[in-house]
Amino acid sequence: MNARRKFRREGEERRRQDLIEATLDSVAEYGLQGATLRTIALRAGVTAGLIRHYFPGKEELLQEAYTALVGRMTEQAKAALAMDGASPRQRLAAFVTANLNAPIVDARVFSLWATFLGRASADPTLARAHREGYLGFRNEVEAVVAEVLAAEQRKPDASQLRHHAIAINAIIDGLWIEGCLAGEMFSPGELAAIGINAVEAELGLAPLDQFQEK
Amino acid sequence: MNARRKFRREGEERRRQDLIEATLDSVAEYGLQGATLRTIALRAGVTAGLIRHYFPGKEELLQEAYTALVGRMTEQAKAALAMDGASPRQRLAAFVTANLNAPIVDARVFSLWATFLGRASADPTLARAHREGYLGFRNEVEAVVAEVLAAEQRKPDASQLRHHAIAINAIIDGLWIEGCLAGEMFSPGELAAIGINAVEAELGLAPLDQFQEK
DNA sequence: GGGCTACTTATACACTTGCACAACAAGGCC
DNA sequence: GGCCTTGTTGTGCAAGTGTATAAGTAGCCC
Repeated sequence: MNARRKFRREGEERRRQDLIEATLDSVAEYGLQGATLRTIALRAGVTAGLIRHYFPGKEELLQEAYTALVGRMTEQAKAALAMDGASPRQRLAAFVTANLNAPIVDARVFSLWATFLGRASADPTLARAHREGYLGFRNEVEAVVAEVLAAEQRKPDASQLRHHAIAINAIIDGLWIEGCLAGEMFSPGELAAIGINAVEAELGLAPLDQFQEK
Repeated sequence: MNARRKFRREGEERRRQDLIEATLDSVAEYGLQGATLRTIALRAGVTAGLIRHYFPGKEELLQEAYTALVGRMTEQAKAALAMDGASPRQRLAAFVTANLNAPIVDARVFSLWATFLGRASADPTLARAHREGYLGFRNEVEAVVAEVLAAEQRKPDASQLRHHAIAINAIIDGLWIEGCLAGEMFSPGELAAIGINAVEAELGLAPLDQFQEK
């Protein structure tokens, strides 16, 4: 009796990845409060002591988990821009659509985003991780906007470009939140349609055809 | 020695209010983790045991604190709409401006908002408090939008009105977040200007005069 | 001023937490 | 096959948690 538990040795990278994933799961489900070392370890299928073998402490584990989350989010978002052969306007629309549907619109991701961001004002490391992700995202937006306007023969100055990027970023963020928190209040594709309309209105693009008032 | 601490008896309402305020302060500064009964009590100038005299448990205290926060936020926001004598368009602009400046744009408030919202997916009570505040806010937006469009002789149907309200709500929320998280990146009034432009573009209002591209 | 009430303090307790560390065994190497 | 490294487990511990409850006292009423 009292047999020692069997275990397998995993590669370093694999274990770290599993622990980070278990951490994100735990935080999403139980919050920072409930994401204890024991909870995380249980979810990862190991015992709590092992965590200290891979991370100096709980704080570092949480920071790495957040960095991984931010990286994954912005990566997915930017991937939508990589459709070559399409017109700038089409790419912008695809970008908006991608950001306003699953898997980016997701209650679990939102829960993580909010939980970590709530600590950003007190934790410079988290704040920096967020800031970098945000600026990267906004720069992508600004680049597409420049292409779209160039295709329309318009030459906005840097300030106007920046304002457009800020506004479009806000539109996407705001709709993303609404979708995450109350997804069932919107029909499929509705958020993306609202987003595309709002973004094109912001840029002063003439509506393509249908869906105009009056 | 070992003298018992001196204390004053405060009225019930006053104590509850103080405790809720101390709770919000503690959550904003230390997060849900660090907001322990002892921390909260210390901030409120009482001892931890007293909290149980006013609240059944920590959970109820947190819920009441969040409800108070949401109530205060939406109240401030809606107050900006109560300027009679102004045109609908002016009121809408004032509404946007109020929501994109202090005291609504504030790092502490954002931290609280994010922290609590991160738990909303797991805590139905928090989720409901948020949902009610959000819908109230959006209904206000929808009402002003209806007035603005009516003044322009336009008759949008219910679906279009709803879409406008959702989009405008998103614009305000998104810019609010940007301002809270990176206020120093924007010059005073810049966010509000961006917000007004975006909102008016969404509604298809002709620009008043300056600030047009080209 | 004396007494009552209930607001407030202080102490106790069972439990959880992050972390430290010794014991152990999985899997590669010879 | 035996050994050795080190990934992994299990136990222990001090600090801190929310809650329960006894003890004390501030302030009002008479």
